[in-house]
Amino acid sequence: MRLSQFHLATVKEVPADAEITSHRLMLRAGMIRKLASGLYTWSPLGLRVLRKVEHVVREEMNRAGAIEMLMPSIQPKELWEETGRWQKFGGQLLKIKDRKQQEFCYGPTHEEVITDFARNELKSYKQLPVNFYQIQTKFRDEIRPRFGIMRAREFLMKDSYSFHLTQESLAETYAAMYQAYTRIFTRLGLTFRAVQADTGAIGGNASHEFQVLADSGEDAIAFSDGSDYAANLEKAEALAPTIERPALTAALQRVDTPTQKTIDDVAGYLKVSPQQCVKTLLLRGTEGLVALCLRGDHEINQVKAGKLAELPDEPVLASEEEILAATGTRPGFIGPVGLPDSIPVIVDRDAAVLGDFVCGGNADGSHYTGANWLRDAQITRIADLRNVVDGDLSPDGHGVLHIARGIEVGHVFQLGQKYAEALNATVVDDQGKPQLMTMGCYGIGVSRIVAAAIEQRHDDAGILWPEAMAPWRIAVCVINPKNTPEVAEAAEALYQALSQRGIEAVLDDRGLRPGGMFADMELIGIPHRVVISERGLAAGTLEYRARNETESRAIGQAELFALLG
RNA sequence: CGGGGUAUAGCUCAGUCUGGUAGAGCGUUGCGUUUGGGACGCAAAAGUCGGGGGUUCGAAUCCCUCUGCCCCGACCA
Repeated sequence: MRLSQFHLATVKEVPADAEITSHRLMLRAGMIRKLASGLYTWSPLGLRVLRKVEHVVREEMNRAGAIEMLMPSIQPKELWEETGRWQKFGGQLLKIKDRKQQEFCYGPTHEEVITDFARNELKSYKQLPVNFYQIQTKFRDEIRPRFGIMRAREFLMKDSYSFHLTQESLAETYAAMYQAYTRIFTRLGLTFRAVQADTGAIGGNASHEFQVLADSGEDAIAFSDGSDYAANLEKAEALAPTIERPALTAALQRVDTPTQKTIDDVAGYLKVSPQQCVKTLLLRGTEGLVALCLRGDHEINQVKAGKLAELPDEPVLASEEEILAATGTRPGFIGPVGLPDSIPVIVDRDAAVLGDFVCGGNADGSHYTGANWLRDAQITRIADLRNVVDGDLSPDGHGVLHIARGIEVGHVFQLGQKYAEALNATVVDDQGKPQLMTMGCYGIGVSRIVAAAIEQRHDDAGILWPEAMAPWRIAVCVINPKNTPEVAEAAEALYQALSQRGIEAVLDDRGLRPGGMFADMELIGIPHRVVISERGLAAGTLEYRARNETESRAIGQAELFALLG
């Protein structure tokens, strides 16, 4: 590509509210322009990068035996009513009407459409297993789009859906997809982890998220330093402590804490550590209120709480009025001691081994010290309720957990029969009897990968693309071509030679001053650069510099070609 | 959905408190001088100050209202 024939649109200034690096750099490099909240136009430069990601994804999906197809982005309401998700998907579902007032949605995902396709197309177990995929624009009406392309409303996704007669067959394809994803993210030059994920309300047997590690990531993941265990924070199990509950030594004593409502305030006021306190949360259960007790320095894990039989899938805190009615006190002073018998007390594993602890007094402005389980407060059940923290033992028994931030770029999921059942997608088995198909689904956030890569690979000057994602692999910069025809000719010749070898090169023939040219090429992250100038021609060598190096070096043309493989 | 901001030239922003004929930098156009890390000079084009309503002799500025966008929070296969 000759830059004089391209539309490069770098800018120096970027809105003050573009907060994260990838958003700022994508705007500065002119890769994207915002059209409306969560909607972005991909410029020619941005699209080149997006296509590179697509290319790798497509190659590896094909290699893994998946078959590409394309489904409509607009989907009819009726299909979504069959699975119950027209209502259940909630506000993220963008609903639209056509001129006949027929209702549709802009697809946020394609389980309904693919399962409808499958039930019509697949008739025999001999057609299974099969794995269909597409690379398609999706729309989710996010409550709060942010971070540019990272959490946009419209985005590009690769989604695939596999169909099986047996769970074993599903497990095989799942493993193949796991491998394919590993290859994809490795080829894209990303530092990532596959982490165990919660299977959520859908159920299913297994799920992994592929997380690109970056401090700006929205997800927290826990990983072991002594094994390959990794899980997202929602899923990671907090093991039962190995210590026994200490023998009680203190008497239960009520103390005044007139204004101290938070654990930090209470602990500071009473001069004890938060670890010696028990925090009690009252939630709306399926039958009346439920108390959850955690150690003061720990945080509740909502997913784990949602799995308790006493609580709904998505638990919510009780209101102040409900708490007042049930306990006679307000949030901040609730404790397990002296709660009404009707309220089950579910205690986290770590809170359950505390002795002589501090807890709320169930009366405004008071707490207990010297509280002990069994003597002073009953335990209905002990459960894992908390988020793991840095330093916890790994659940697989090897090593210690650490917490990192990640950007979710891929997700593999053993769906099971939920959609096949709702849409009655069956094939006949070898006995001639209809069987529900079992499904897997596998997603990759293609557009999000572009932003994730920048989060991971940038410096003060701009983006450092991995080779596989770079819009061009090498930039040929020409200095003062107008003054010296030989320089222009040499640059043109090198550009032609690179192109003939199939090396994607960009010739910067815009006639800019050197500073502007270098700054642009660094900003847009071209991995290799060669400068052609009078000075270099005289020396008979090429002036080469890699994007991640700070010094140029003189090399011959043969060496350059070898370098670019 | 709750809370807080914000909307002025192509872009990034001043100006609003204290009402009086619209500003800067960058970018763009033309001419000239320049040419190894975002050059300089001269000249020029460019805004219904988000929309509507009101107050006033006079509104970017004050009041009402609508809309867009952003931030924090809750939410997120």
